[in-house]
Amino acid sequence: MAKRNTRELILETSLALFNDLGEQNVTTNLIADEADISPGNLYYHFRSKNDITIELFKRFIVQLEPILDVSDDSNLDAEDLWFQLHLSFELKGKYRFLYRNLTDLSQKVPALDRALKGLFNRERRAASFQLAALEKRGSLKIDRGQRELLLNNLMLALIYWIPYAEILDEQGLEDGNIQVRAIAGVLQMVIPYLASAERREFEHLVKTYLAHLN
Amino acid sequence: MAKRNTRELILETSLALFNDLGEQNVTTNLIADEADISPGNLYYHFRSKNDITIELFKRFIVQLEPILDVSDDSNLDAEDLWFQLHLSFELKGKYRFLYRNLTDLSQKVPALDRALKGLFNRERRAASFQLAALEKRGSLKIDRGQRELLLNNLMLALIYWIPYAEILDEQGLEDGNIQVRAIAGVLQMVIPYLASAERREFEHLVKTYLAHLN
DNA sequence: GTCTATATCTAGATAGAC
DNA sequence: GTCTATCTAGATATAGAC
Repeated sequence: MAKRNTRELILETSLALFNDLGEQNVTTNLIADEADISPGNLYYHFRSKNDITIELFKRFIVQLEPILDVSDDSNLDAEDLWFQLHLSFELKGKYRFLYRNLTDLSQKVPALDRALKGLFNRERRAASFQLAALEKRGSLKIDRGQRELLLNNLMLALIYWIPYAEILDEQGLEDGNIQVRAIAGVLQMVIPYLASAERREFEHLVKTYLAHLN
Repeated sequence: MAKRNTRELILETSLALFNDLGEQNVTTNLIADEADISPGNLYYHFRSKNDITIELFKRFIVQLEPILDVSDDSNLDAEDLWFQLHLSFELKGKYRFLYRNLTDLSQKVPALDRALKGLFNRERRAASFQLAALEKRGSLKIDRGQRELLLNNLMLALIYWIPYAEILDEQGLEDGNIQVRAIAGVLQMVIPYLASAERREFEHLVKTYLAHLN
């Protein structure tokens, strides 16, 4: 039994420490210590510290991709969209250490660099599909140039909302407050381009959720 | 003569290396090597590597603050606003290493943490003043809740546009292309709330600048 | 002010017994 | 699979001569 369990234990411990202290500030000795195993044991399960990071990143991707997997003819209403964004921000919160050091992460491990770019592409495409779905049913109107700029801005919010909240020492990653505000930020970018009915719907949704924050 | 010059040389060399490789991946030996001085000499001028980082950060702040220093009754037109944003993004590009590792930077040096929060506060207030100025002359209309959300989103763009462009391997920090696109992104967030005359003016400005990119 | 040489420390990683 | 002990490399920082 031990093998699988120890490996999992190392990964869980690493994730918690990386999120708390930043990947760069966590040593393999600290991980071993915190997991109550020996450093040697850690290296029996992972060939290097980078391997731990890569494995965590893989798990993040595996969980995020199905959330992003929106087909061209998706037809989500406001509530669905909210729910989907919530899932994605929740996951990003769980693996938030990844989003704090994107450049360093990319520089250090070439495999991560490619994976990250692929991920961002898919996320952008997912957002684009959602806009397209809204356009198709006449809920949204935006010209092509502005659409690209909007997508850039959406990506900024999707990627950086959580690290931004962290810097400001905002509490609420555990209870979901941060996530709610992140989603509100994302939706707020789209709201101005919505037709009046949908606009009211989205505005109402945002207001309602924000009102329930502590 | 030597004292002042060597100190400057160290700072310039450090800045270039930090921007290229990331602060964490630059050793004091590398700085000394690149600057053609000895490691010992470097430590004659700076007591620690952190001191170099702090000094660079101070210089960044000293240059950024006058740009952000917008009084309550400012009355910038679209071109002025563009110019102001350009100055700020240009400076942020010069010191872009700071924006890649905000969390780590804050964690490592408490003094930087306070300074950073202060800076963000001032930047947010500056943005708020600009919105207020537009509102005062009837160019902009937005309700209070949405205003806060918009300010959050503006902050995201102001802080993270450059690191975002870096991850995507976008070229053009030197020739100003990145800056232009960052500004376009920022203005695009405001455009939907503008009255029609100003809206056309801003849209025209954005289109014109973007059209001149390589 | 600047150099060379080196001290100190700590991180990642390995060896080999159990 | 797990441990203890240890190697090695490299980074920050200092000492002391010039």
